[in-house]
Amino acid sequence: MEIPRLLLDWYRTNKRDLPWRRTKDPYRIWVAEIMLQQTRVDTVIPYYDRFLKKFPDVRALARAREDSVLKAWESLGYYSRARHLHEAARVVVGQSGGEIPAEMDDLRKLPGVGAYTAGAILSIAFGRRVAAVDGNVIRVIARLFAVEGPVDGSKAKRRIGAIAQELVPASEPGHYNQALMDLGSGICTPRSPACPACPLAAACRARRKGVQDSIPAKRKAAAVPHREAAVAVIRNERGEILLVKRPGRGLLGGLWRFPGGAIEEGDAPAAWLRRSLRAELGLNAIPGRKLFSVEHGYSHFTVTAHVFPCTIRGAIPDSGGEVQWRWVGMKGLSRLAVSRLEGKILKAMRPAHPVDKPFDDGNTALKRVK
DNA sequence: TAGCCGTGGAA
DNA sequence: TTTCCAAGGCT
Repeated sequence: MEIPRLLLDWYRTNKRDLPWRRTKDPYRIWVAEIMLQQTRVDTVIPYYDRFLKKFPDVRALARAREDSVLKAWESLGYYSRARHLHEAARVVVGQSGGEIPAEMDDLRKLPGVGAYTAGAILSIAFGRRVAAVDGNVIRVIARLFAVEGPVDGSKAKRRIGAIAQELVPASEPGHYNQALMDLGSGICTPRSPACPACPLAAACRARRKGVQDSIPAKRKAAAVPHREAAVAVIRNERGEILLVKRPGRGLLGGLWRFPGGAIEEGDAPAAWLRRSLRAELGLNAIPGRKLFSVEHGYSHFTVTAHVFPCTIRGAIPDSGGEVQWRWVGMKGLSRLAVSRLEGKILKAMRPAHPVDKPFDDGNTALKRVK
C-alpha cells in the first residue's frame, strides 16, 4: 500500500517533538496515552513532566497514595483515568513484578486501557503491528475512504477499524500510528482540513468527491442541563476550612469538596444547605449572608454554586462515619486534590477570607453561639 | 447503545 | 459570548 510510505515520509520531516516521543519506556508511553485521552497535547505536557518526576516508574506509582496521584492529576479532568492508572499500576506490580504487559489480552485487562490505548502502547512501546484507532484516525480513514453516514455506530466502527488495521505497516508501526494522529490533529482537522498540505491528498476519496467537510458526519449535541448548588464555607479557629471527600467513583471521584450540593427547583439555598449539613455531617449549621456565586461547566451539565459562610452550633462529630471530612489549611490544599469549582471558590474568597485566616466577624465553626 | 465522565483553548 | 471539541473507557 502507498499510504503508509507516504505517511512515514511526511512524519520524518513533520513530526512534533513531544516528551513521550523521547522514550521507549512502556510505562512512560502508557502514562502519556492515558493523559492524552480526550485531552490536548499542550494541556498534557506539563502534567506529564510533573507526573513522571513524582512517579518515575510503575513501582513508585503503585506504592503512592491515591490522594497523591489525584493531586498530580488535579485540573486535568476525567479523574477516573488517574484512579484506574493507579489501580492498574498496582496490578502490574503485583502480578508481573512491574513488567508492563506486551500482549493485547493482558493489556486490555488493565483498568483504563481500552482498544485504542492498548494499540498505542503495543505499537509505540513494543513495535507490534497493531492499529491505534482514536478520533483522529477515525476521521482520517473515514475521509480517505469516503465513509459517509455516522461513524459512531458499531458497523462503521468495525469497518474503519478493519481498514485501519490493514493499513498498519510491519515496519515502524508506532511511528506510523503517531503519524496518522499528527496528520489528524494538524492537517486533516475536524473543521476546514488543510488538504493542499496533506501528503495523502492524491489518495483521498473524500477530497476527490469534494465531501471532506461533511465527513465524518456528526450528530447534534444534546442540550446541557443547568443545576443550582449551595455550598458551605466552615472555618475553625485556625482559619482552616472543612472539606469533604467525594466517593471514589462517579463525578470527580476521590477529590475533595465543600460540604453542600445540588438543590432542587424552588429550594431556598440557605435553608436547603442547613438541612443538608445536618443530614450529611450531623452539623447544626447556621448559614450567614451569601458570599458570592460561582459558575462552572462540567462535561454534561453546568452549575451555579451559591457560597455561604456557616457557623456551627454545638458539637462537631468526628470524621470517619458515612462521610469523610477534614480541616484543611494551605498545607492540606497542597496535598489534596479539588476540582476547578473548588478552585474558583477558593480564589474568590482569597482577597477577603484567605485560607489559614479565621473569619474576622467571629464566624468560625468553633465559636459557640448560644 | 448511549449516557457518564472535566477542562480549557480555538473559532 | 457561545459552541465545539481533544490521542477514550466504563457501565
